[in-house]
Amino acid sequence: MLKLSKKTDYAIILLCHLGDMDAPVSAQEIAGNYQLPQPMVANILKQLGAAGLIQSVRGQNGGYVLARNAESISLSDIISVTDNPFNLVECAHDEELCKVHQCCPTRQPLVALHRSIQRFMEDMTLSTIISESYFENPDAGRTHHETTHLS
Amino acid sequence: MLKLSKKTDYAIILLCHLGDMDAPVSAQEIAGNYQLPQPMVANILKQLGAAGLIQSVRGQNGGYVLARNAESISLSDIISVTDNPFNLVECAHDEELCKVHQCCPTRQPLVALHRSIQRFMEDMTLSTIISESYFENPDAGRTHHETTHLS
DNA sequence: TGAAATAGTACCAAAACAGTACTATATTAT
DNA sequence: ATAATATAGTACTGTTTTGGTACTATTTCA
Repeated sequence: MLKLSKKTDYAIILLCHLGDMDAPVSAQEIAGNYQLPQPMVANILKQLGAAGLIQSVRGQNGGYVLARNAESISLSDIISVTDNPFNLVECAHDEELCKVHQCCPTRQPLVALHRSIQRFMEDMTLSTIISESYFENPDAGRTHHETTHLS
Repeated sequence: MLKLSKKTDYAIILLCHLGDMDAPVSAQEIAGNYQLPQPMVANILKQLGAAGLIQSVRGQNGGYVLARNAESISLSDIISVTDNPFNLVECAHDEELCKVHQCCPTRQPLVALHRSIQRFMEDMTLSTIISESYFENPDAGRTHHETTHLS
């Protein structure tokens, strides 16, 4: 359906939060802060940790911190952890027919689109996301939400 | 998972085929030609017809033809029929927290990515796809398939 | 009038997604 | 020491989406 998973959506939020903090932040703290399901947050943080994007500090007062600076973490890095390897189409139509017909109309344009998206995601760093992140004032918040909804 | 559905993949193939033909082409004919499941092809053609991208000719010797010229059909048109309204994320994290925290870090970058993809899809017309469609020679076909796989 | 085509739905199985649960281990405060 | 608070790892589950099928009705032509 050409959409990002919630895991990715959450991951971006989590990483932005960590990018703003110095001391380790726990899963519980973030989940409470953003009212996200705690087990989900914990799982995503585990995955981001395993992928090397963040570093874990175990034990009481533990939590997570960014493993590298925010400039060196790209949207592509994040998505590749939380959204499986990015693959616009997996050359779905049967290979046999391609050979038979010697024509694969989808390949060219979709490769181009794929590369375009890939490039965007590689160029978009966490630090950019953080610096561009949108601060809305509480009163305008609701209406703004309704008008600028992604679609 | 940020990928296109097979329906979209198929739809592009079908429309490319119709774009190359003058006389109406039946679902069965296309399905046989590309070795795609016939009922699927029929369903997609029905949808494309209902959306006004192609025109149906009923009865024996019937089939489908493009309803407009290939220049005026964009990838965006196709995807909006076969892949639901394109929505990168549906502002998934709970709205309440946005108001609480007055910070929605995902919105800005994802809106940008969304627009970038949207624009690409609007600029990419069926005629472009057809003219750029890749013709491979039968011998080189197999290896080519393995090396240039989207990923 | 029968064959071949679309029109319109409704259905179903398998996969992916979103979220939960549980056990083990590490660290720190008391 | 030990209880509390973390992460680590993994397995599980309900719901939605996807990919594909099936069936009935209607249209058109030979």
